[in-house]
Amino acid sequence: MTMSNTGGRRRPPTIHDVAREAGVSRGTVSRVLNGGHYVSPAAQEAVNAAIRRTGYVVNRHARSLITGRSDSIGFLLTEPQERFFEDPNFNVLLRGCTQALAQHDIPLLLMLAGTEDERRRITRYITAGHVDGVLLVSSHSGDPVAQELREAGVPLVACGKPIGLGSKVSYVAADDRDGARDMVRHLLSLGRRRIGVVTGPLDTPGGVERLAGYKEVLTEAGVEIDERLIVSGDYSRASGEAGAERLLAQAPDMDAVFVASDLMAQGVLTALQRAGRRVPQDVAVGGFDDSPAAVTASPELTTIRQPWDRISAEMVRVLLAQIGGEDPAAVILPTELVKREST
Amino acid sequence: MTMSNTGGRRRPPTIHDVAREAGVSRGTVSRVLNGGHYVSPAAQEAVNAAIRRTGYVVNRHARSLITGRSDSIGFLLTEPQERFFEDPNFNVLLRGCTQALAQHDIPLLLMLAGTEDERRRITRYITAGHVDGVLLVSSHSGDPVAQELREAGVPLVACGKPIGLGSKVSYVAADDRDGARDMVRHLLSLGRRRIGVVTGPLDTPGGVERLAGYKEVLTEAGVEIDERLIVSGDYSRASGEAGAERLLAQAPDMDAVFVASDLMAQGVLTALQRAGRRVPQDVAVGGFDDSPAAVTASPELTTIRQPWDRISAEMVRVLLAQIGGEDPAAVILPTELVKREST
DNA sequence: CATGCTTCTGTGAGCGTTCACAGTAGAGAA
DNA sequence: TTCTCTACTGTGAACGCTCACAGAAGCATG
Repeated sequence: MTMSNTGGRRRPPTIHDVAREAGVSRGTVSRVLNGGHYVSPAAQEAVNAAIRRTGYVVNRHARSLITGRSDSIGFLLTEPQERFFEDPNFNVLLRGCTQALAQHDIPLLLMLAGTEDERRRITRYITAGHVDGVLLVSSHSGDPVAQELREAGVPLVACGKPIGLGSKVSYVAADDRDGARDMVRHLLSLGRRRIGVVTGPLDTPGGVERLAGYKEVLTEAGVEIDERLIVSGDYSRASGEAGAERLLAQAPDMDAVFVASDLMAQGVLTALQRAGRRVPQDVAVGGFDDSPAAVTASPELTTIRQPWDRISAEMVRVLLAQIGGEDPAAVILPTELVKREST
Repeated sequence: MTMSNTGGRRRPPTIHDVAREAGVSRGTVSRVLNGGHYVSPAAQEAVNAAIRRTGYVVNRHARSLITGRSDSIGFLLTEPQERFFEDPNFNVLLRGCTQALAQHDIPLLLMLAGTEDERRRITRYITAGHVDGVLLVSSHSGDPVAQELREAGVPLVACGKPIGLGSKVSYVAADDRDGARDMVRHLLSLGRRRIGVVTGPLDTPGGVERLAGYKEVLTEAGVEIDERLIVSGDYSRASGEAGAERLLAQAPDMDAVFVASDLMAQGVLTALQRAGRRVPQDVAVGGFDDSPAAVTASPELTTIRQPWDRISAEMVRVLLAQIGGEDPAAVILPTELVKREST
């Protein structure tokens, strides 16, 4: 029966209560709380016991008030929210970041900046120091929010390479180019030579890189690049369908397609089947993302898996390092070829 | 050119700076910040101008330290995270809550309590007063976390009716029973009489209610309840497939199925097509949820839409009311029948 | 003229921490 | 002995805000 517990209900114990309980001063308790340097083993032990007995939990507001740190970080999603929220990978990313941060006992604030108003409010919120750093998921290259945050000196890690921003912004991305290379090499290994491609939007790094990987491998293999085999889409299912139709019209002898996203690949499958081409016998199809759609498609889609779990872990690691004073860093993670029925 | 800006870089303006700038006292600025009661229009104006000029943003830590409120709320997901994260409705819910809270300038903390460890940590975090209230998404009925939080007096709103908890816990749910009734009535209106059902798990309110609605409508319509037409699933696609096979075996004359989730309904479609039954000519199929899968299914699925956007908005409203001192409340929202090709 | 009421304003205290600093004790070196 | 150094401990500030209170001013009422 400790005094501090039997007395008044309600108000949680403070560092003062713990100090009294342990027979030491506030300072000593604080030192134990923050790493325990310059604390005698006896005091250490007494404080820990007192903490356990009182059920003390540090008041983060009081701490933040004086340290200036908030010990929380923001997960910022800018622009077209629907698209990200519909993307199953986004969930993995969000969950991964939350869990990685939880291990450091850091809460994650979810921030959605869809409208101009929200953008302003959130930028203000962040620059006011309410979070120590930001995990940024932005479709836009050269996002104005990112720009502002960078200028305000807020530690920032982007998911995917942000183009348009200065080089001094951290990011973690999958190796799009290498993933594309793997897929095209795989298609070549099946004996296909007339390989089409439906690219992503060419104003995004992903779109550009995947196309680059495609071209590189063909060139290395001595296969001529035929512009009639290249069409671009916008990652939507419909654009995949349209793209495949254009390819069939421009290059009827096509025997494989590398599609820069699984969603588009689904559209491609639809278009091919409608045109009477069998997959994979007549035309092999390779996707990108390894989204859940890849397995529900028929035939099941061969695709490139992006390591979303690792991406989230790395984003958190890099961000925390940056908050700790390290320089911005870029991390590129390897992708993986997942073979299924469509090739 | 204000003094406060030209001087030292870095440190953000405080309420003191604003007071000096506006020629009033801290107290007056504080009053303006908190509703502006008992403030003369002149002072009001001066303070607002000063705030704008200095770019002042309130320091929430200092405020929280004294008010005891944190002005932030938690979005708590307990137990099997994967399932929720894969459910597209979950995204709508999360997004809706975030946005609704943003309108009140309240940040949302994402909290995932998957493991026992995380559970403990998060419960501690919450009961330490780091959030003012919790939006709970729990699959489990009688969730231990919910129980603990309730006992600690933390304002709480659950998504879906929690069973096992006392009646004094707030929740917001779709009207499962009424949704089921609508669907079965719809099937009846098509002239179907041998209507099967694949229920959800019968230890969840949703599962129970949807089955109850089914039975009610049939009874009202004078159609006999045939136990051979009732099988239960677990919301998974596979269980839908298995359920349909069982139904076909037990009641080959079945001319319609009400399936308690879209995912299961997809399985049902697969099984029916494999058995050579045409949908909707031979067997009409009705789902539940209106998930994106409903439109990608072929034929497109007639289903019951749950008003997730409204659910999230109501959850936030009820929670804020409860934080403001109101009593717990239960809100049941109407569903909507969405007719597509499968009926 | 005192009294009360309402509206408005400034002031000190204090929320629970951390931080800088001062101070103590003990060990070892001069 | 005295001095220095290290390991440890306690004590006042702050941090930036809100709250309670005291008071001032204006106006109507007794």
